Amino acid sequence: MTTALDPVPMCAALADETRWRILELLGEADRSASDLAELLPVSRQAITKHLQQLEAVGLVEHERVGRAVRYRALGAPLSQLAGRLDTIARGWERRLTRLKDLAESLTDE
Amino acid sequence: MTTALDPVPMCAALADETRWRILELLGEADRSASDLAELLPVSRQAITKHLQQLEAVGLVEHERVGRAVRYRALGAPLSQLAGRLDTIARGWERRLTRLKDLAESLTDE
DNA sequence: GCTTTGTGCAACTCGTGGGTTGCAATTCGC
DNA sequence: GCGAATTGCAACCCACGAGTTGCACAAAGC
Repeated sequence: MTTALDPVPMCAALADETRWRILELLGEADRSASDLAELLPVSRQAITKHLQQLEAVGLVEHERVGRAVRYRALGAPLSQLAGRLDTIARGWERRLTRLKDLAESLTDE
Repeated sequence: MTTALDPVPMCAALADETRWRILELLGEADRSASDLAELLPVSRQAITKHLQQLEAVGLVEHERVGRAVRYRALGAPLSQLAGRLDTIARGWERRLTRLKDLAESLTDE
């Protein structure tokens, strides 16, 4: 099993506009922090911090190529999070439909 | 169509441990802010703020019952978010498998 | 070897978000 | 109608996160 990790850290990583922009760009192609800094209106150091956060929750991985460090977006952990969220959501919804059905069975008869 | 809302605000709402505790409790039963304050180690006012945030992104709805205000967790918007995240994730993963296949086709032959 | 290009690390500012307390307003029980 | 319970609103504290600048370090290019 995959240790059912806490959704909070990954959600926190996904709760920032700049990091989504980064992820979007890394979903298209591998890029370095410097590349990203040219494409986005923030400093390279800010980008680096974001990349570290993204990597800490597994949404990104890096590969050293000479003096450059290339990053890429990883879909698997995001899919895993999506699965967990959907499971939770269905649990809540199941309860609501149960309540609704109960209410109807009381008024119908 | 359902206007493909921005995932950032909802992820931000989900990026807090206390809000998850609240959601968990509201997934079990309808409860008021006061009820939640008794079950969690934070003040009622803090709970109220969290509930407002959760409601602002559609994860929760409220219903006035006399002097009490009861809240409940809504699964549908969370499922919708999960769907969006999974779609994005699959996009990234598709690109990675394409690259891997390409690399193999270059080394195999 | 020396310059250039790219990365890593540290200190600092600033805004916002989670939390608190205090008090006014509303509604139920009797 | 009055007291008790709940909710609503406002001001305030504090920590953390996003961003910056500055400088040291490493690896190519010529």
